Amino acid sequence: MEEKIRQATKDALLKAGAGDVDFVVEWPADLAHGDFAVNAALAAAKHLAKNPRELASELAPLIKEALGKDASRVEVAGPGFINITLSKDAVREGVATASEEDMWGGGDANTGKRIMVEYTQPNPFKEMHIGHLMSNIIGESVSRLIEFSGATVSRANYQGDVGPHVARAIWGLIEAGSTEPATAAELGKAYAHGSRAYEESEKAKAEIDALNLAIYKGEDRELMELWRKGRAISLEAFEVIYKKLGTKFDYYFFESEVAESGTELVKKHTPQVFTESDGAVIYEGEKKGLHTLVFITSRGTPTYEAKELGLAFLKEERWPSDLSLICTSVEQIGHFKVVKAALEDVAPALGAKTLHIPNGFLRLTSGKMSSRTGNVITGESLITDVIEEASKKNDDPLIAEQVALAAIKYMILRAAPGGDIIFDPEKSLSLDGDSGPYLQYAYVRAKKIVSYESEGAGTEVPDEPYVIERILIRFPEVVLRAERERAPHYVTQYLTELASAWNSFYASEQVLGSPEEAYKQRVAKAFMNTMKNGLWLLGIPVPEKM
RNA sequence: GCCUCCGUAGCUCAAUGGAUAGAGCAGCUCUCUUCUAAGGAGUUGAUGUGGGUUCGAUUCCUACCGGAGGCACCA
Repeated sequence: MEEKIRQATKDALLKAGAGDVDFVVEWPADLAHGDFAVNAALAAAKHLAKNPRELASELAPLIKEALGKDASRVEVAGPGFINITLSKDAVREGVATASEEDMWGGGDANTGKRIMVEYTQPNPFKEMHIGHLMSNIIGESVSRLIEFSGATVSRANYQGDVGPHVARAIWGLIEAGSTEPATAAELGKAYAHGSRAYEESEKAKAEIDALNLAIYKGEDRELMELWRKGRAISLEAFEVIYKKLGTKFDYYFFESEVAESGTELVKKHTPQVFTESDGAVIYEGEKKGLHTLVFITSRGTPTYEAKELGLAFLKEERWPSDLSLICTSVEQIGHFKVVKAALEDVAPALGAKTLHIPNGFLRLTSGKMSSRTGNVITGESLITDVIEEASKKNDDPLIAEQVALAAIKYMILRAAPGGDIIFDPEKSLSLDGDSGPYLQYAYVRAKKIVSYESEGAGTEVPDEPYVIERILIRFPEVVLRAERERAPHYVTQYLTELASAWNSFYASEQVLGSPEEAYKQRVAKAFMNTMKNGLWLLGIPVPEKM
């Protein structure tokens, strides 16, 4: 519909002699202003040296004629907006589609494309903290948005099983005499211990650095045995959380797999792309206004940057794609720019299609989180705590978990990606008002109504569409924008508005037994279907009842 | 010091250069004999400061104030 209006406006502008002008088709803040608003007259008035309202008055009839039976009113308002109100039939047609088509809201903007999305990236030997939940929740939603637009998506996870943090944890284990680590918490403790020692003791620092090197080499059998055990425990613990969060990865990549290829890649392109400096191999990003960063350390170990290069090639080898997205925290923006620049020098096509989607931090009101000092909220403990809260109102443990996940995911997906989320563990998170459970609750209420199939339902049709109907039909355009901008919060905001409209409708209109029962049932069904698809896009589970 | 991002109501967040800056929480008023009150109706309350561009600025430019992040051997 938006496209139709855009075209009609374009044609009208041509007829009015305004030529090609940039304008927007938008939704007025207030439905009383109509379903769509066009600012074409405001935009074009200057070129034509005309009063915007006057020009709008010329355009309005032309647009109305072009839209035919789709529009019931096309009016000039305010400083020169052209407000368009859809006809009853146009609205009802949209609602009918919403109630009948399972994939309602999906599109074909990316049909035929293969897109890999990498997210979560926890580090084995460290516990998964709530920061990883950010990447997971946003990455999963972005993946679903892309999938819903017709693409084939491959979900990838990249886990850091080698490197200094691993050496610290292993050192901590050895120090504690723990040759048979059993839990992820034990590893977390060992990591914290090793980290403190690394900073406080020269001796420990030297030992850890040596361990790091030894793990890269992988020749010490006893050491590697401990490494394998610790790694397996971590990965197993991660799987439990992925499952709870609703993510199923297609590919797992490990730093240990790309360390060597990354190193080789850098060496192969030195000195063409990289340069040697103080025994290390660096990329001189400063020449391009970026940071100059080390790719291979003077000890010969690859850094994050070098491994990232190896990873890009490995991904392409395992699953060739048209686009490769990487969701990580904002603090890596600078580093990622350097990696991308280096990748573009080494393999232009690969570099061009690799994009970074930064996500903000989850900040605690109770001071900064640090896995080195042990001041962390693990992903698992957060989920457990919220489930406990949700259990107060839900006897069924499955539903309590669904509600808890909705609350957590909503908290993260309601805000524009890239910004920090402030989280107060004391106040916990909201289960009412703007919240995940609010959306689920609205859905469940509609489901109840739809489940009744009364004989001889009233077949009267109301004079005007309900507000909820006019909001319902916007869903596909919201999804389109969210996918285009890779910003799930547009969906979250929309679903909240939709649920609010539904709840108002629910409070003011009786459905069952009313003269318009059949009509209202269809509205309820359309709402359910829209909410179901919308929640899926956010990765929020849809409960059967609450 | 250099670079990037941010600053909206008491709090947490929205707002493709547009109309009266929207929500929720907290506060205050109402509202369950009706399909689930995790709900609904109402109410109080905000664009860090100064300039500029524009018919129109929370949005763009600029200076300042305040905060966060990055800036070679961590990821």
